[in-house]
Amino acid sequence: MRQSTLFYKTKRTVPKEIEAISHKLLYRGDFIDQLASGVYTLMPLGFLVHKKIEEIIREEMLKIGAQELYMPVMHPRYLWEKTGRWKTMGDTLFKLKDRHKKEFVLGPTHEEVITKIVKERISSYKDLPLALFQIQIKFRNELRFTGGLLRTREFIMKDLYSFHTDEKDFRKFYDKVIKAYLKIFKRCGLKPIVVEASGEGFTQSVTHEFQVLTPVGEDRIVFCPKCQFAQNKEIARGKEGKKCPACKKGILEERRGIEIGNIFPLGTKYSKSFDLTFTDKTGKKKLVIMGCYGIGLGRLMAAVVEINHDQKGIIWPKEVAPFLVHLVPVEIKDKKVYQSAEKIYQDLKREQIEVLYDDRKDVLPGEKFVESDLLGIPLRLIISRKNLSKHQAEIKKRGKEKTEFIKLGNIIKYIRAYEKKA
RNA sequence: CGGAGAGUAGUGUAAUGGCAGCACGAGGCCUUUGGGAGGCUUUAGUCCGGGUUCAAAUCCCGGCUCUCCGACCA
Repeated sequence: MRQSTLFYKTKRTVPKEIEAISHKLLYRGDFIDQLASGVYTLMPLGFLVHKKIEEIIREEMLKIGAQELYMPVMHPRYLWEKTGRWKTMGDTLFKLKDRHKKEFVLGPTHEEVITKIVKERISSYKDLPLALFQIQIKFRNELRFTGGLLRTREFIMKDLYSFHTDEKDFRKFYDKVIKAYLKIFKRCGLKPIVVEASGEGFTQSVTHEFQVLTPVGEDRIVFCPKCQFAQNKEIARGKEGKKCPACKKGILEERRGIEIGNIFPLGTKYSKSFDLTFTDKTGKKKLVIMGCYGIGLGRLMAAVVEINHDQKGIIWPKEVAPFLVHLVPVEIKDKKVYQSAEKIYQDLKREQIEVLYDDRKDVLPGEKFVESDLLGIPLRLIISRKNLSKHQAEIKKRGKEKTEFIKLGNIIKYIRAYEKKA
């Protein structure tokens, strides 16, 4: 992509009410645009990152055998009456009426819809287990929205639902999801801790949250630095300062975290409401055991920035970066510089390397570098007269001080090697 | 939803009942090309509605919006 044609506009200043670092940097880099409180546009740069995250999640979901589908945003009222959540979720639901006065909910989650779908298609233990997911928009009319993408009222979420014959099979899958989640987050440059939390109306049993520890986090967690034991403060009342119950060594500390994902054992709550049953080997009818598993993509994106940045801007982990390479020629008005920059750009494109090419002619090097730091593309490839006279280019990894010089002929090789490195 | 605060140009601010001003930004032209450069120039604002007044950014009433804390949540 040529930077001269990329639709973006970085900003030098930030309105004083923006506080969260991720919000500041995503705003300044023009990754997002605010439309209303808790409602954001993903600008072209932001959408590139969002799509990277989406693809990572999709890959890992498919790997554990889940199948992707796409459910509607509009849900008829009767489905939500069936589970009682039309009332219990109350004002969290965005409700609307069609011209015939039929009522609908803008889906905040899809247990109702998925259970309805699955009920009409399974009947035997032979149909189970089953795992279905979607990556789709959710609407939640929460009480408050803050921190840019950290909490919005309209957000894209990956929601996975699983269906099992018994508790043991469910647990097996549940553990598989935990591993898949950790892999997803790792690929996004995050190392969340797995925190025990209460089910909150969804379920009686303990659930698990994936929390990224950071001071800006909204959730309070009691955490053992020795063994990583962690509980959400809702269930760990008054345990901070005491000995860790798991390893008996560490002293529990209170930390703040951003919840980037959670997993719920649903038990038979929804299968009961919809009479979702199967016949087992002995011909007996039984309720299906369910689980649900969510990741908020925008929040995940914000969390990535909260963890991966410095004074100058974002440092995107390579798998979620909008581009892998930022090709920055300085003195681009010099014919030689221009020609080799153009050639390198074409070479990289031919190799399908994602490259942002700063082909702007009237921008000073300093401004190019400052903007490049802000946008946070992992590899910066600098072309200049000085370097060209030695038949080399300069490479700088975002977030590292060191610069390396490589021969022009070795650029592709270098990038390929970098791509592969874990 | 409870509490707190704020709305003047894209951003930050000034004008306390009497000419809406400044800085940065943004746009244009020229110069400049290794860390947001310089010169010239252009642009843009009192959140909305009502009221008081000779006169309202300023006072009063109503609305809308945004931010923060609590609560809720991916």
